Amino acid sequence: MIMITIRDISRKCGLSVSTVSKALNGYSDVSEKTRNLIIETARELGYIPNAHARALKTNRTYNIGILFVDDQNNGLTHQFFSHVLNGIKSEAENNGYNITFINRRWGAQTITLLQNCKFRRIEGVCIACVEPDDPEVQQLAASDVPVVSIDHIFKDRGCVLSDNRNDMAELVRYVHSMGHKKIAYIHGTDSYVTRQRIKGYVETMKELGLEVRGEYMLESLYTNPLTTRIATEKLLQLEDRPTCILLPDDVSAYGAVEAIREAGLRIPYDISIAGYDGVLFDRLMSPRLTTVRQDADRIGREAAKLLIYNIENASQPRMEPVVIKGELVIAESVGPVLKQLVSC
Amino acid sequence: MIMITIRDISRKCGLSVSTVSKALNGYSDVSEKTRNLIIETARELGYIPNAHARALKTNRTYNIGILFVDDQNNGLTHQFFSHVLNGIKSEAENNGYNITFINRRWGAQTITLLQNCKFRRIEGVCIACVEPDDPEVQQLAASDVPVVSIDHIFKDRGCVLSDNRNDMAELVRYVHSMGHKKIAYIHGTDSYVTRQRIKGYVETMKELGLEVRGEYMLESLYTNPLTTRIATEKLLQLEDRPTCILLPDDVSAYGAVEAIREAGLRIPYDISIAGYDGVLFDRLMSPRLTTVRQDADRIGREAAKLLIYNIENASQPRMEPVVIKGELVIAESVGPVLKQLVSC
DNA sequence: CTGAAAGCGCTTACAG
DNA sequence: CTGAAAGCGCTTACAG
Repeated sequence: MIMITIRDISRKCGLSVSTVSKALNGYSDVSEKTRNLIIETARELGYIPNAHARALKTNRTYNIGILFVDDQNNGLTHQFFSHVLNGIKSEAENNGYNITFINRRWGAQTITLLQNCKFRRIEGVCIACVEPDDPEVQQLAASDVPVVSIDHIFKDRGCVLSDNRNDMAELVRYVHSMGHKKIAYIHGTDSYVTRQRIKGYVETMKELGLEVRGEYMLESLYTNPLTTRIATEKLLQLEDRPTCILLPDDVSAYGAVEAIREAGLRIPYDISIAGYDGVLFDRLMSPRLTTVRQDADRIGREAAKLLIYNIENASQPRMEPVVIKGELVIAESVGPVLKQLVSC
Repeated sequence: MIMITIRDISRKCGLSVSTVSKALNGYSDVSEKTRNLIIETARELGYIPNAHARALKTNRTYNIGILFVDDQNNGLTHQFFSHVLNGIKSEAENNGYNITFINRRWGAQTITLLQNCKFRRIEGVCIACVEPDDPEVQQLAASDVPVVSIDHIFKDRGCVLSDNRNDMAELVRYVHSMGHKKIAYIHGTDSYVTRQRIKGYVETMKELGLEVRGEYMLESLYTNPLTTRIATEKLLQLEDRPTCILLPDDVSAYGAVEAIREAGLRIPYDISIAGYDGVLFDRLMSPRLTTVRQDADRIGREAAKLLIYNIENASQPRMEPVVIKGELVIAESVGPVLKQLVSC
């Protein structure tokens, strides 16, 4: 792959490389005539600058790294986060930045995530879907590389958060408004997000004068229908079973549907359920799933915007969380409580 | 972000930069003692090489580009392709390559995809989910940049193909074995993949002595439940309606389910359906969807493997298509045909 | 075994 | 307005 350089242009024009460089970069101290000649010649020759040479000299790469691996190593296949990535990508590209994935490789060797960033002179990293307690992630978050996280708060770092506490509160209030008092919550495994949602659930239950019962709070894995199914089965076997079950997310909601169907119950006549996320899945379920829709694309965009801001204003980065409110999606899976109904 | 260079090491050790470079790169003509001193000092100082300086000198970047945007600009959110990307990513990283997205930006300017590759010295591109007739894609595929495509054949280029023709044939044969003779096919919009599947459908129908009827072949958009729903409605209104409908993919299958339910029919008692792709969705539907599961992760891996091979053996690249067979997933949505049943 | 030199392609003070 | 020079951080023939 033979490449035209600035030197080829300078020779062809009979000018110095400095002048060519200046003309191409739009400096003002080049005569109009010379500039035009140079630009025309560059076009003729099909000149493309070399990003690496430029990076070496200017110390800018315009490369943004993405850290995107979850526990199951399927970050990209997690529906919610692939929308987030989409948002990061478009916003970054609109600002002239490139997206690349951070990894632990340097040729055949294994290096740390931070070392990978430094090696490739990544200008900033978006920490999206990853175990935040991983020592290497911690190290990266504490380093001098600009970092923005999504749905997790690292000390003195920018972040974009979905409004989990309040979105959950809104969902609980809605369910209550439909007459439900025995509201169970199957939540995902422990994380910042999970804690916020639990907070929203517990506080709102109390606020509404509803009892928060331990047996109504179970844990399952996010986006995992199987574990959620098992948790749902437990709830259904309770002496005094809930009239509504809130689930970790829309995908795992399918597990609840299974358990409920197997128990011979109908949604929402015998029992109500609600999901979380609102990324496609809710539209595919039958009956349609009441859920909280998060604007994953927007979350990604805001993260990229904030990261770029912090890269370009490294001396005073923004560290206040950017909170993105979700939207309650009212559908068919939560129905009114029919007082006298004896199910089964 | 202050960085240690090879020069810092050389000064600290009282050695030349050449020697330091050679020791660090494992050349043999450095004494054991010197090498150890250098390596130890490098570690002490926290030396990380500069990938861009190295790229400039060696002309190797180990960067692989991904072209990943479909018509609706939601490449990353397309379930099937996010698994493909996952496969590409892990295989590439295991071989010491980085993944980055190709785009049309150079700072504030818009450039072509090919120019973006050259500018960033991308070593090869994986063309995954993109409109292949786009002139810029064509230009890239015809350029001197190594390229591997997925589910599309570019002239004299490597590619990885799912075995659409035969997988479809197998699906049709299975449906026929369940007693179906009136098998309709709602296919996606025109593409290499679509043509292969139609071929599999048409040829197998003939092979089985079944009539291929024009009114049984409709088009809808991939992964779009709405258009598929409309197509399904048309089929249901036919005088002599099909007993089984094959659909473009699992997501659009939901549109068919809707149409069928609205018509007051039951799957599979009154009518059978089958999807395609087998990426998560099929497991969530009720009744469970009979489909063809494609190993999207493996497709991605093979694509990365082939691309890297072609990068490292540029003089004799492999151009024979790598074909990945799918797997028939037998579930509940295709039932036996009950001869005497008069529905509705 | 070690080092001086050239050079990858570019940018940017500085001199004229 | 134009150009010579230095240098970004590295690698690699080549000489000693």
